[in-house]
Amino acid sequence: MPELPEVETVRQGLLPAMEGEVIARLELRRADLRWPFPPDMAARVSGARVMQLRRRSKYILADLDRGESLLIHLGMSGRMVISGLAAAHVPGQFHFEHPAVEKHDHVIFHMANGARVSFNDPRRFGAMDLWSTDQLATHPLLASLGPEPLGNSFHADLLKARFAGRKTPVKAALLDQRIVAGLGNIYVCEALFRAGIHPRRAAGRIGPARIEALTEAIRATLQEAIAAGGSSLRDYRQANGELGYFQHAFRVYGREGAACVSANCPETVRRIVQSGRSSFYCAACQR
DNA sequence: CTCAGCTCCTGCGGGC
DNA sequence: TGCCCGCAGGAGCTGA
Repeated sequence: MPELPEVETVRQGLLPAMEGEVIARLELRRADLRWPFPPDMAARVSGARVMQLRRRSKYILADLDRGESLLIHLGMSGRMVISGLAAAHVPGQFHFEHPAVEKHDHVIFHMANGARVSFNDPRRFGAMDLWSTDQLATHPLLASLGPEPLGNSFHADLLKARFAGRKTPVKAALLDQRIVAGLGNIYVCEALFRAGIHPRRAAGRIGPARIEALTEAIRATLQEAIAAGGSSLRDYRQANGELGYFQHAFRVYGREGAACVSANCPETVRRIVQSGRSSFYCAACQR
């Protein structure tokens, strides 16, 4: 599912179609996703130029030239499909012809440059909102987010402080977007495996050296996934509409019963359920 | 404050 | 072939 690396990949895929470009018309094919769209969203966006396309955690932020920013969250099953961008722009990457509007195409960006960007989201856990660019940090969905795991403010001391005294399993703590932003179920499992930490271990009972290792594991896991073009599950596609996006190999996620990838480890990957979600781990490598 | 559990939604795969 | 059920999960919400 779209976690930080997938959202970053989508953002990068959208750049040629959207950044610096004018949204000639925003077409809303329903009135809400997870929440109702803000009043007059189509009118407030139509005709605006996207000055910058940024990412914060799992949110894509489009700063418009009218003082407002569009927030986009892909939820679980949201994807962006680009068509109609001049082939010369990015050779061979995009459908040139506009395909028929598909089921679950809820929002369509008709770009002045001829491109069409469709937001397709079967499960409708996604969201869109408009907010003053100057006040973006106060947006309810952004205000309490923790640091970007790939940014300078994310380091072992911060994680130590936020884990201190907490009895909650480290798995749940890392999924808590207030502690660190952008991780989801897949990359938490992967980072814990890399760091050799059991998903059930209490967050407050991880030693300093192991927190250091966890910090590095989180960074490495995310960086590799971004480099690989993000990774995802079956109903997800790259921003350019191409399939074949989910080639990324996970070490534990989704590998229940398969051999642990560590050299000479005799264990098989196990699956447990923590707060309703699957955790995959190796009982020998993770303590 | 912390934490576990529930909820939204649809598509898919397994079992019969 | 069709139906039912469980599962996938981001993140807000509720209640203990």
